[in-house]
Amino acid sequence: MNDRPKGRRKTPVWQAIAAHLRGDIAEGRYKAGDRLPTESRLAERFGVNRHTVRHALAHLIQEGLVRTRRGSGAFVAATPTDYPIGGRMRFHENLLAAGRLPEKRILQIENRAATPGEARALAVPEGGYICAYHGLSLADGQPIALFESLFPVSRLPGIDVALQQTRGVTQALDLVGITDFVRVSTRLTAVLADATQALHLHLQEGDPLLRTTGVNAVPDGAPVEFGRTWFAGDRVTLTLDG
Amino acid sequence: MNDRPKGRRKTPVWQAIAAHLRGDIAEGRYKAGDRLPTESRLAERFGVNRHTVRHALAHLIQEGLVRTRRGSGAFVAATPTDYPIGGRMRFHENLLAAGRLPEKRILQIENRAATPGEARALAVPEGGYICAYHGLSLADGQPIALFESLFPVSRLPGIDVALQQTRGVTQALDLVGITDFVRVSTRLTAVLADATQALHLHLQEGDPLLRTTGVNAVPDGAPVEFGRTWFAGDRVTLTLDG
DNA sequence: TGATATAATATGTCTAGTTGTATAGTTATA
DNA sequence: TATAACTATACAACTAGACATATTATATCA
Repeated sequence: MNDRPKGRRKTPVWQAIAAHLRGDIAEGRYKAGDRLPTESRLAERFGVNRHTVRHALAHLIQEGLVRTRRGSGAFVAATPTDYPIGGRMRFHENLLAAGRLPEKRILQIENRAATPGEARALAVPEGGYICAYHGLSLADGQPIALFESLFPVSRLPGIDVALQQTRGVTQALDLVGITDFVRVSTRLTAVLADATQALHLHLQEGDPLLRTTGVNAVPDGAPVEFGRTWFAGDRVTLTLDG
Repeated sequence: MNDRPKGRRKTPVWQAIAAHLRGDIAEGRYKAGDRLPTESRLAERFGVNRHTVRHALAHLIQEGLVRTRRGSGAFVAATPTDYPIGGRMRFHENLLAAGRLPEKRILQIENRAATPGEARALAVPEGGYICAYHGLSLADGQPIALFESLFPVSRLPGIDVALQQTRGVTQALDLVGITDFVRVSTRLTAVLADATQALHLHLQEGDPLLRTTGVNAVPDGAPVEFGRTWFAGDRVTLTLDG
């Protein structure tokens, strides 16, 4: 790991800069989520070319200490923490029990036509309308998962409004009269993050995601939710309860 | 070689967004005439700046898939056709039923000797002459598919002239006395567009194509057409009835 | 009720700033 | 003198914000 060259006289400038920034972060000058000065300013401050600063930043990125966003800046990365989630998948309760602060960010709620596949999964007529709920789950401010939940509006009138008002799927379903439901199917696969997923989850495009596809239904059998979730693979461990 | 430690490609974000929306439209999430979410909402949904969404939309507009009205919104201009597979594929009727303007552009019609494989598929003697009909199918001016249809001239005298005069295979066959036919085999694969295919279909080389290979025959069993079609994967959805 | 002014939205355009990438040139050093 | 480290420049991709302009919904008044 110590890739210091044999000649111990001089350390490259970029390594010195990286060490300096590392120290700034370590002693709290820049805290998690803070934006670092722009590359140009850092170049001025250290009296070097912008490329040299970039070389240093690239190292910090590889270490996972810093994350950059094109056009926006460089940010101190939050410390990745593995997080266990139960088989019942009650996001809020699990996180609260683990002493972390759950948060849900709504990206989109819209009523639209169902695709043939979605119609089949939700047992609605082809072309029938569904409510699509797209969002981002976070823990302590760090993105954990992207999700898309589909609901049959015909059987769940007012679900779109309920989703706006509540904190989670369970509560929203309760608001429209679904007090209990069971998971009737779950599928797991690994996929690669595309560009937009990577943006939301603060990952690189091509990083692995854990995708779950599942259907929840009321006890007598009618599906009430068709959900897909993409977990950031290296931040989440899914544990199935036995 | 080791410039990328992990397999991570780089696609511009706007291209990923354009592809996503294209897929949404192709799958029927947004149908012809539907209004897309506003640029601001899409920006939230994909986690990018509004300008990046606009860049993606501009591309879809250039493709003719989306049209915008200032102050009003962005609308789906043309829905990729749901194309029923199996039974009888009647290009013109399908498109007309979907409220679109079908068009067929003849690239080449020639009589030539059949290759061994073609001879077998059409049940003609090896080296027998066939009529090769090569063309491009469009809907509302947008290229949908490349096709190559082969006919046994021995059993269908005048088919070459009939193809020149009519609008489609069905009508041409009718002109030479084939009033009804059924599809006896269909095969589906995914291939990548080569340079010339991409040129005709207004795609990029390497974009995915859906290739169907099929044989039509008169009800008693003699083949009358051996056809191959390359659909632009983004613009067509093949639907299996059943 | 109906016409109209007003406010809220939506797209179109512009300017400016930041990171990402590519190419070429300079300098120190082994 | 060959190579790695660094400089210099230019452009592409994306973010951020402000403002103009067209459309649509809402409120108001006769």
